[in-house]
Amino acid sequence: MAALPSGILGALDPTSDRAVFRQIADQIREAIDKGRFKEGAKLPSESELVEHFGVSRMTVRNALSILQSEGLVSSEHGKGVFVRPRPPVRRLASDRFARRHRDQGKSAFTVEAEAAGSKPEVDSLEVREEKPTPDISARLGSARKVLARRRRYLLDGRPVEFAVSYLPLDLARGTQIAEPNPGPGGIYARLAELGHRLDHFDEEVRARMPSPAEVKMLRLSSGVPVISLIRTAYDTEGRAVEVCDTVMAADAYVLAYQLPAN
Amino acid sequence: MAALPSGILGALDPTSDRAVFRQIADQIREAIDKGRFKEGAKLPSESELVEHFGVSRMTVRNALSILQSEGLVSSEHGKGVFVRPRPPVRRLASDRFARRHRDQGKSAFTVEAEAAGSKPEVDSLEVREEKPTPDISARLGSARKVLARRRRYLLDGRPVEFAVSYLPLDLARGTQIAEPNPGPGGIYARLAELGHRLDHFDEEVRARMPSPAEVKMLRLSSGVPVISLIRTAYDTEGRAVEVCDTVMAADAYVLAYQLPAN
DNA sequence: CTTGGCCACTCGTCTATACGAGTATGCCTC
DNA sequence: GAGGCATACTCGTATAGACGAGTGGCCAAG
Repeated sequence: MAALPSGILGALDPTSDRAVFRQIADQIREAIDKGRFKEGAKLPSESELVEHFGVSRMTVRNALSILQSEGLVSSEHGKGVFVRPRPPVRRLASDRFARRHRDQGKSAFTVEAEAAGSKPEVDSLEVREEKPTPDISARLGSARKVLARRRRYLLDGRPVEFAVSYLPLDLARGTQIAEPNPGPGGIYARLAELGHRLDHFDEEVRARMPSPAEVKMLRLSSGVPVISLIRTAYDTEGRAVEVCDTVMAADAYVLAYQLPAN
Repeated sequence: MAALPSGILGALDPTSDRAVFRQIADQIREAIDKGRFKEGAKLPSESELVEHFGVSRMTVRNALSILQSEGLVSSEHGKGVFVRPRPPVRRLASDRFARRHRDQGKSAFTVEAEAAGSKPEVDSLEVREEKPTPDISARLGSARKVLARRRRYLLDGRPVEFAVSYLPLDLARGTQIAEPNPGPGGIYARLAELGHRLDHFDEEVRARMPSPAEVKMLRLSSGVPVISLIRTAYDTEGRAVEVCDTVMAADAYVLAYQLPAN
């Protein structure tokens, strides 16, 4: 069975002290890097690799699991193992919350996505009052209760981002901010109407591997990290009026910042 | 013989259709999250887990490899499997290249690290002329040849960051920028002396899993992503005078940006 | 032509076993 | 006491086999 995968893959070096499964992973990685397997292409099946390299199946699976954890390939039950295609990335410019972008009726996400030719969706919208974690509370100037707005963003049906905004309850309660649809211009426009003119944002960027819940929520394939972005919005009085905690699929985003040099 | 690990870990649910090795990973993950295993603590050995859960060793190893790829634990040959301690993170402020930080003799990295009480080192310094990749060339206004300055940064002996600066060769050749030690204030001070007053920086932030070379270079344990930061520096004429390509161990960094809201 | 089922192929899970290699400990010898 | 060795533990690597489950194509029955 199993026609040989042809000369795309090299041979093992028995004299090397590098573990066999690592050598196999190296071979396949190199073949992918050099374009001998293209994006989305199917790798030889496990049994073909077993035959080609003359090792046991677990050894081959071990090799493949390395590549999977590197985010290079992903396996599909019943079909095969495929070179992971790079999805188009969404570029987040640092000025996307500038006032001039805020007059139209649509959210920044919607406008940007449509400009890029993708179909945006917002999902699992949930607004409720909560007791904040100590961290969120501290960022909001020791707020005791907050309004939490949760939502998930999708691009062409693929979930790419999950965000929770926290606002001090005394500020948001009873306003349109507490409604699922905060109205044209989003919550920043409403904050402005309430007399909170925005002054600046602080953003903290981290990267890490996702929790199982995040894997599920963002349908992440293995080997894809997440970017965690925590943004705090301050008004001209210096009060923190919103903290937004965002988790993004790292393979879907590039964050772009412009910084003055002085 | 392995004494039982005590009641820290629960039991499996044979009726569940969740794979046994996932259930074991869930149990251990939960125990870590709830603090029943503390940072740096040793988990029960594989053979103890085999006994506790009544499964084969491969199943236990499978479970542990999940936790490892999540960055939760790391194994040490001959010793055991340990809850991965969170190293202290270095905070990169968006004003770290502001002119006012540039007058002393030391580099930004050194000053910051010493202020935080860590011992900074710079390593594998290498300066040479190169033909740039198409991407770098494009960022530098189609430069045909560039000066590349490579270096690795360590904190208390741990490598945390690897950076390459590219400068157009016509600008840097023969200046102190082409020397291993660029002098007080670093290359930005030298650029200023050459009449290139810095105007602003563009930064692009990405996150992904490291390549094997990066794992080696940054001594990354598995399950730790990298942050890739590409910074382009522009002078007041609008010319790109430097591109800096940085790869950081994601568990060692928080990037902080401050953005105006107008 | 359509439908249903069989079958061949894929990867997923699990067992049992074996040996190698790194680490720590304690004992024994010098 | 110091050094070195034996040993018992740890995880690392690899084999061989078994069965389960998802996918898709072929073919025969309707």
